[in-house]
Amino acid sequence: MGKITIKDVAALAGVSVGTVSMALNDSPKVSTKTKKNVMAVVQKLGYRRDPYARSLSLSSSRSIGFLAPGFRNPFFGEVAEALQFAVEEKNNSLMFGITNDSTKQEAKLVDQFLDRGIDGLIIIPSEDSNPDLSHIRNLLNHDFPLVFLTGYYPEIPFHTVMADLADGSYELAKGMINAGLRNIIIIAGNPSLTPFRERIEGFRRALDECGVAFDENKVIISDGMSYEGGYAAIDKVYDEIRPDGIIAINDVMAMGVIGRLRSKGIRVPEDVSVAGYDDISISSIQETPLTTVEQPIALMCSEAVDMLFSLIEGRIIADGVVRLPVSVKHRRSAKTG
Amino acid sequence: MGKITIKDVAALAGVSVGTVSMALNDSPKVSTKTKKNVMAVVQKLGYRRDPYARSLSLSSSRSIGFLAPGFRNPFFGEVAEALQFAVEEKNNSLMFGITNDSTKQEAKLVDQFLDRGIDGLIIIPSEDSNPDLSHIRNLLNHDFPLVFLTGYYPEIPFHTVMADLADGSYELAKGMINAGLRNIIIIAGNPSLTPFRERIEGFRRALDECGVAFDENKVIISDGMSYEGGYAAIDKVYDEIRPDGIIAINDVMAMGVIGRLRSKGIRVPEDVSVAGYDDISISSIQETPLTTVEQPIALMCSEAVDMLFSLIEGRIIADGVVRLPVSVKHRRSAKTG
DNA sequence: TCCTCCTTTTGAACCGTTTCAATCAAAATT
DNA sequence: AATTTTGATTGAAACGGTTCAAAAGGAGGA
Repeated sequence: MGKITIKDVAALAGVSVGTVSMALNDSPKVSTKTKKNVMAVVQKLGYRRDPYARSLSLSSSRSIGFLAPGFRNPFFGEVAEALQFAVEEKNNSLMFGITNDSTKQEAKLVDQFLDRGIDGLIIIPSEDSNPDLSHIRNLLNHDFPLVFLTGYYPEIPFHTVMADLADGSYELAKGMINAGLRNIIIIAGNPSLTPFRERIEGFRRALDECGVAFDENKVIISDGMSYEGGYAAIDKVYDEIRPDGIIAINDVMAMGVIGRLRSKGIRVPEDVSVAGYDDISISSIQETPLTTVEQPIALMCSEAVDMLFSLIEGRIIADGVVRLPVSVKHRRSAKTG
Repeated sequence: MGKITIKDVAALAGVSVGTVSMALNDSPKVSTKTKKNVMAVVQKLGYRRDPYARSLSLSSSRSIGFLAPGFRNPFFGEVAEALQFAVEEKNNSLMFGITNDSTKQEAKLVDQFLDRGIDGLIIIPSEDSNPDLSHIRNLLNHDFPLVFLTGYYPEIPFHTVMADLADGSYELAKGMINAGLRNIIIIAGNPSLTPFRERIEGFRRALDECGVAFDENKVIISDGMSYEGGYAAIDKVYDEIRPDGIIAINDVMAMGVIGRLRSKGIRVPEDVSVAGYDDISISSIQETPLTTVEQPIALMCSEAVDMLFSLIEGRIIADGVVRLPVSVKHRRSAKTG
């Protein structure tokens, strides 16, 4: 037997197709009696509305896209999980794609998602040192509902939800200074990318405020935001600078830093304080629990989803960046006064 | 101006709607000249096919669903990433949902996905101690394309791709025995769930083969497969059993085991060898790098996707479980001979 | 020039919903 | 009893593609 359609239901229930449709949508125009009747037939036939026909009529798929750099950094996995919950709350589904920190790949996935009929899109910006953002501009030109999460592309500071990153490194640095450290460095990526820029800003503000000299070579630019990146950064600068405090741009990188220091026989935190960023779940369970900055993931995600749905539903929203408060987790890897 | 449809393209190109459709699909029935012409108009108008109308006609959304317990265990994040790549290869998109190890939540998400018109579904089974599998049976009854990944529900050993889990713990245990350990335990979850059962089997086989007595209380049943679960398991049994080797069911749990042992002043691996399972990326970069079993994630995922597409395309496939080889990573946390 | 065959194009049916103006029936009002 | 109002239902158009039998066009052969 062929597929069961709304026609079959209508026929068996002895009403018109239109009525069945309205009954299924619980429209007040249909009498309770008819609704019951229709529902009974639906049950009996095991009928299920065809999502494609429905989408065509409603021009909505009730699904949204999500683009992240990848899950090698568990932080993004935690974000994905929180985001899925937030989306599910709204009875929508989440498609995801991995950009690998390449805007080219990002553009490809955007195109693919558009071919799937997503209603909106949430993007964690790629840390691409040579970004091509034409696809983003294109979306924006068409008023496609788009929200950035955890950061934004420098030229495009619209509809973004992120943590107050500057605040996190400010507190971290201040804590280290209070603990008597004076030669603190920060390991970041390409400072033209906002998440890095903001963290560096906070770091600088703390030094300035405390009268500790800030200069350019306290900012170490690493190209990989990974364990290996942290490892390599130490090899590159430790012997020369001999820092007593190190702030890494994320937890995985901080672990790389600690790993390399230990293997050189340098003690953490006795000789050098190390702090990370993100508070991924394994950070607290390291042998030397990591001092780090917690981003309010669940809150960020629900905020981003709310923002996205405002855009989808055409409600007017002020452009701009919503910043949510971070909270510093003082643990063993760093001395903070 | 309204939405650009295929009609607009047809009008401007001076051909029929049918021809435009065929041109877009690169059908051999359309002349090269016409194709070029149509494409030019498409370009000019910035036309894009409506995915909903297309899906309705083709009865396919070119997207598939993926259900995982969650991303707290980074292993699942790595699987999600690999799966996304495998699916993208086929020019499809991936929807994902988090089951939280609850078959009830799993059922809810399956229902939601069905309402989105997915073409097929890949599920990592939930470790639900009291599973309700009616939704799975329902899918199977309707011949809905469904593939299980990393394990399967005991009553439903169909279309599954997983690693040869027994083999991993077999080798792990054998290695420990060869290193002279004799009092080895394994920490698992509910043994009615296949992934646990298989790992226990391999463990047992190794003991049997080497003439080391196996008995029930060498299998510790923990209820959380988390860091905390590993921690608690040590509190529960260490003092009584005094094992010299411990195999945990996954890496995160193994880290919990190590964390608790260390805090009790017990040295790893000098006093106790500890091994994990999965080889998540942070395992190799722990202060004591973890001996563990690598699952061939990329291979499993591409295999699962191939299997799923066979089902979707109606190719006939033998039922059953495909097992892929694991490889043991001998690192510092365990003595293996 | 006429006929045949092959390639291209057309046009309408179809996919399965939603929506809404028009109709119908029953209840309320005069 | 006739008229108006209210409430429930109908039927057809719309959504925007794909597909395929039939028609048209063009090339080649007799």
